[in-house]
Amino acid sequence: MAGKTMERPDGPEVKLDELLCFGIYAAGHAFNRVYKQLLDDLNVTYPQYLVMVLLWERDDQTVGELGSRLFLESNTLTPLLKRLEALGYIARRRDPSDERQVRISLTEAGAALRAKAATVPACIQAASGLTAAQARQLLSGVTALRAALDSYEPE
Amino acid sequence: MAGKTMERPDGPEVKLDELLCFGIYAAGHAFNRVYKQLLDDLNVTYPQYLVMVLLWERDDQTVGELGSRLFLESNTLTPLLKRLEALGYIARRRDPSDERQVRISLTEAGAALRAKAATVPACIQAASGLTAAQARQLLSGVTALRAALDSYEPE
DNA sequence: TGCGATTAGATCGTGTGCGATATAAATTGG
DNA sequence: CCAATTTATATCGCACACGATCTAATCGCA
Repeated sequence: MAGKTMERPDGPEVKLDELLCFGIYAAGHAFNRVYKQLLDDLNVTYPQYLVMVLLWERDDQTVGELGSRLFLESNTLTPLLKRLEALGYIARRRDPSDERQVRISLTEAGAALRAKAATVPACIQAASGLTAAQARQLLSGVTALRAALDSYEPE
Repeated sequence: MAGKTMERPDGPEVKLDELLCFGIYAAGHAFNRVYKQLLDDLNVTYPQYLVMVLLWERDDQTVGELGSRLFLESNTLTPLLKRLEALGYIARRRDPSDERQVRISLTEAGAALRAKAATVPACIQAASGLTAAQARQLLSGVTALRAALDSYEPE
């Protein structure tokens, strides 16, 4: 018998610091704050940087393609992309073969930004305090977690 | 020689799916989406839920105490707390012994909410697809990461 | 062929996060 | 004891996220 004896005013005793969700949430903010310092030079925010990373990987993608990689919808991406366009880093134009789609492509300034951003990954790695192997392992854990959460449907 | 031969248009070849920051970022959003379904019944958002968790841990804390636990400042917390107050879950009043501080306490409805939220942790655990041990291990990794990022200052 | 259904983006409203700044209360050093 | 500084919170502006809804273009199929 025994085990956890009555200490249950109402629900299970949830402790903030034992919640994985909070660890992820707080780590996300911490990353954002470090990135902000590094990205201020480039005049882009962290989500904008992620879009640029995708375009540096492969130029000329639709809003939907970018969204499926980032797990974001057009309601988030459209304004963000308009800001990148206003900054002169990308161009947005309707695909002539399917006018529903908007294709995003790098401008010259957007392509050139890649060089200026070249030092960012090393700074982030240093700030993370992790070896490449540790980072890979943690990434594999959070990626599996994300996949499980994404596929969760209550019944 | 060789090794990585020239494949360097400009910077290091950053791939979105190899970025730990992005894994964390996306996992955070995924958590948020799962929580949203569970918390809609309670009429609170995920950050509001975190505040409630802290108050269920210990009632009557100042804005600053809550902020230091959540790594948030008053510019984020003040409006959030006002919404919780408008919902009737908390009360905000100035500390008579130091009028600069605002003490946050649970109302009866706020204390009662704990029972309604009792099923949330188990749902989240199920959605995460992780055993308790796996979750603990991942949490320890992201917590160390957050600590490293928090202490990073590019001189 | 034509019309209803689907698809791709855009728009709107709400709620965070956070930098910058404001305000008011407490503390401190001369 | 009081002016200068520090501390606690609030306010403002901007940029995400995301649910809900809208519009326009394409598709499916009778």
